[in-house]
Amino acid sequence: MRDVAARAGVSFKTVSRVVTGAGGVSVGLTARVEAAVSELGYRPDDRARRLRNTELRTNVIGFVLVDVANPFFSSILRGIEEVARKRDYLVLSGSTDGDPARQAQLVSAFVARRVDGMIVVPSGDDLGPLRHEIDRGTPLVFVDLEPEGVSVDLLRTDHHGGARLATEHLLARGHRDVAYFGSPLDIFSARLRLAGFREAMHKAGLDVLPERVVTGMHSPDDWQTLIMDFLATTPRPTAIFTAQNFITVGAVQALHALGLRDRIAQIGFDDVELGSVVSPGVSVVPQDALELGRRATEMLFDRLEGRSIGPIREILAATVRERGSGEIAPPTR
Amino acid sequence: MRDVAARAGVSFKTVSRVVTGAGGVSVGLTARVEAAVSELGYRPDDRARRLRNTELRTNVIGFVLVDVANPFFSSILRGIEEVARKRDYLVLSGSTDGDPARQAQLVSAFVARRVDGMIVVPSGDDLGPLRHEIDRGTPLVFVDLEPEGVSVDLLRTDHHGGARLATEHLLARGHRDVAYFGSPLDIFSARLRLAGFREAMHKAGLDVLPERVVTGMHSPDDWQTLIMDFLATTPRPTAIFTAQNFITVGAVQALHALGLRDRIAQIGFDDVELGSVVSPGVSVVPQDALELGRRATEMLFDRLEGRSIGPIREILAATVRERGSGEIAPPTR
DNA sequence: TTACCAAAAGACAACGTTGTCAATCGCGGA
DNA sequence: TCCGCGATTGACAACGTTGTCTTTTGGTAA
Repeated sequence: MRDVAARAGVSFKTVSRVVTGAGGVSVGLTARVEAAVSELGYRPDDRARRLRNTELRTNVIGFVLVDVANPFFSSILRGIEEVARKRDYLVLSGSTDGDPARQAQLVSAFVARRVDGMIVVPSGDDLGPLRHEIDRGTPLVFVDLEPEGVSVDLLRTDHHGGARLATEHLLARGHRDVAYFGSPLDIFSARLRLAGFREAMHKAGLDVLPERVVTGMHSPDDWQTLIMDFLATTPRPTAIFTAQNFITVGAVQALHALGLRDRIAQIGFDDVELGSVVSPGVSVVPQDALELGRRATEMLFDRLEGRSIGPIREILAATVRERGSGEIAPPTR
Repeated sequence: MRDVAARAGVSFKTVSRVVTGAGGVSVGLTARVEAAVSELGYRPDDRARRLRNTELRTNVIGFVLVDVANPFFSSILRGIEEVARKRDYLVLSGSTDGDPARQAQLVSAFVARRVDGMIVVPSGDDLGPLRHEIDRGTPLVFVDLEPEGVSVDLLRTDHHGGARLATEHLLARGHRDVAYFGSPLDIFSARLRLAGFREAMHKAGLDVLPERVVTGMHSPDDWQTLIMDFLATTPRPTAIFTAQNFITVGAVQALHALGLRDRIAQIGFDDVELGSVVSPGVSVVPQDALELGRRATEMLFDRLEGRSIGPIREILAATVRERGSGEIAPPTR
């Protein structure tokens, strides 16, 4: 700015007035300053601008998620972006891969850069530096986690109910031996989904044997081999519930590879891209990730702009989308 | 920081020394300051810190892309994140939806926030404010676009060659009537892919009729209905080339819905999630998006840290991945 | 011509940090 | 007891902006 002022032969305050469009600068000087600005390629430094006026926000929100490469999360990000953009906000995002240490790093980095608020899909139970931010009243929306003992805005799908519905869907077709494949249990939603599965089984008077519950964090390809190995063991379950989108994909691949796609029923949590095209279609309990992102961001701005009072807690219902795989009946022997 | 200093009964400079770990502070004071820091929940303000020391970078890179909800781009983002994280960088990202005006906004917002560098998947030919940044030497890596008349780092897949290969793949099976479905031609890579398609057709002595080339920016569902409508017109092509992942998904859905999946050959550009599971498998020319992101970021850091001299230009070869749909022969009449 | 007034331009401080240099402290040796 | 020295600590300026207040300019009415 000093360089521009020198070149235009004015004080730097005048340059400030011109670039902010504050007015009160004569036409002649305005033109001189603008010429100097474009000659020097000057761009005001937003950080300094916002530093001066503490009430001015950074217009950046942080999004902590598990993995951007997962279409579920990238759709949430897209929803966040859409709403943020309307208010001239940018989005910083980072993947934790479910690692609480990484989450702590990300949150600290976001706070150090003074994001105006954060949307967090938490990993693990350890809130870490988030606890500080909650206490301090930083605008914060949790997506998917039910934090214990803290009052904070929350938005999530009804994992428990959705998983229960999915399981009941299979049981209603007569299945008695259902295997569960899910994410590691340090992920909150994974616990809820497993709990929903267990509840449905117990209500039907069925025990859940330990070897019928498989959890782990893997890529679709890993899940494929893992499930193929699993199905090589006898006795096979007559139906499987795959409680996350990558797992669903891996399972579809496994069932197709083994030629079992028409013999073992499958239902998944989260929708998958070509779920309606494979044969049979993949029955799922879908989540509307885009909407999850949009809504979370609206909640965040409500908080930021002081519109919400107590903590808001929104839980979106989930229903089964039938496509074929979940409606396969057990073998009549 | 002043509050902390007051609480600990020291000057704010001493607080600075403690929080930066600069040393030279006695044990007693260090303890007092640390106590005050945690009592007040103080976090240093990175912006002010970096403002003071101009040589200090913001440790933020910007990523301008077309649409994060598209798995191709979100995988690039994931690759960027991985490499950035190793160097303690954060990533600001934004979707343009192919709109040059939106791209200009994003670039300006990134520059105003003083990102240390940008990775850009450009929309349209108008570089807009990017031109300024190129002139000024801002570290910049273009992914997918071949900017004309500017010297800048570039990384992309060989769209032209890949599209040519895909088309030749169909022609080698005896197809003579191939339809092309692609993204709008203001997207650089879309032009290259169409050109590759044309070249292969011309080499084989075939004309490309205008009605055999369909372009547009749509969701998979829109592409499905569009392609279903297209195929309702006679004469039908014997093969189709879907030059982008969403289009491929829509086309697979359309072919399945019309019962034509075994009669019309299809090959796509970009891989699709369940491409190996549908029947027939979807033959594609895949791009390794994760690697594209990683490599682009490495190029950016090379530039940032002054390791590269002239502009680097890397073009990744593309090959056909056969899965069935691209190997369907034309009807023998 | 002069006084007056609004508009335009500038001077200065401040935002939250850190680098630089000066001031203070405590302790050992003369 | 006093000096000198290294180790601590503090005062001040600066990073690039904008808010506030003051000064200057130019024009108008008496």
